[in-house]
Amino acid sequence: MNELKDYFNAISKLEESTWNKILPYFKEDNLLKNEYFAKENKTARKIAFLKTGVVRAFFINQEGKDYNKQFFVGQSIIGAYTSLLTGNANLIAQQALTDCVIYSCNYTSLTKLYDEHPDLERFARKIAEYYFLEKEKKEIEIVLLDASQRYILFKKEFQTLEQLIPQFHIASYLGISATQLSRIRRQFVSK
Amino acid sequence: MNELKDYFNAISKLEESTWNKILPYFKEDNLLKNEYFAKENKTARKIAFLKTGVVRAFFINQEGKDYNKQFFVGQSIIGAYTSLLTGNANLIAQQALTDCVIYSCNYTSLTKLYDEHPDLERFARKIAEYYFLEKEKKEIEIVLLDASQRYILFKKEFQTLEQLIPQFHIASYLGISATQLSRIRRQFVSK
DNA sequence: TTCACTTCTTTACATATGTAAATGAATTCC
DNA sequence: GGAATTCATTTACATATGTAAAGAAGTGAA
Repeated sequence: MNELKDYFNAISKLEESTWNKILPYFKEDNLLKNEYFAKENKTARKIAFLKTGVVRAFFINQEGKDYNKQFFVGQSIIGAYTSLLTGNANLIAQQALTDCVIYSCNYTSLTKLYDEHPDLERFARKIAEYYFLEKEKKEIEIVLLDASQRYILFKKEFQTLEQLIPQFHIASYLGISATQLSRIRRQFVSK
Repeated sequence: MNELKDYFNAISKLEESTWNKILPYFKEDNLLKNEYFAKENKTARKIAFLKTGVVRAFFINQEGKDYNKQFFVGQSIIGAYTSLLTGNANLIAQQALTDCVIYSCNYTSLTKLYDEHPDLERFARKIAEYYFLEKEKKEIEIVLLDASQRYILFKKEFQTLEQLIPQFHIASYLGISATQLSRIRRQFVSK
């Protein structure tokens, strides 16, 4: 669990007494390719540290088409955050795109400790703020950049990912059709 | 300042000792129509409680076109949140669309109190979480709904606003041109 | 090796929406 | 009250991008 500890401490340092409380809650687990970590229409209960592998967050419109909202690669935190915060049914599923290793934990086990461990609540604040920043960044990108520019950005941000997952998932992430992504890629090749 | 106190306490109750510390930081102020609360390319320093009036958050692309990201109406909290959190220059300006009354406060004066007042840090966590939820809600709406549906939603969410501000601001908020909004409005009239 | 399946690219076509410009309506200002 | 300004609507046109379908290429399994 050292990766988890280092990753969390880098966000906001937790005291050893806090670690002693929370570490036992985390259980190592595997997600097989295509397996779901968070399902649609269920209330989410778990949060996890993604040690290795790729997970996508996506949702589905009325016609059954899915939209990739986010990719999680390598070390990061996964979990249906909105559902965890509100207790409402989850709209945004999270699915493994490769085999993954995770350390999974019940979310309310952590929130119950906020009163006694302000450092953990501080951690939660930083996470929320960070998530907000990420979202605003993406919001601006979508308006300010066209699909080709966003594709370039995607390649920079997720260097390894283009080889690991199908193009149509990337197209969905960029908010365009696979056809359109193919057109964009052709332009780059010919240049 | 009672409105401020009630508004804040409804988000996350603060102790009287905390209120005694923070209330003196807030100063009543006015924003005239078209005046800026947060400017582009400056580091934001202030947060404020918007008591009355309408404020828009927007950004500008390379061609000088502006995009309305958000409207704040009546009682709400304003401030260039991303800039406050990161200390980076602000990308998203905030401008009064009507005359406003605000209670304004230096942001770091508050963050400095987190150590001694965990209830204030809890408040900050709730705010960040709430902002995140709002953003995710809008993110889903943009993908799942077309412009007409988003227009209906806008009217529900901001009942009074349609009369108060020009249509082109609403179009910009919906992510469409004023021409397109006009076409959509025509459809509703003819039905 | 061969078959089946998945993925990517390409083509043809339809269409939603943007831009630019003109007109008309409403509002503001002196 | 008249002029100037701002705003909304409409028209004509261009174009980016989606959909659907077909074919090519690659991959994996038996």
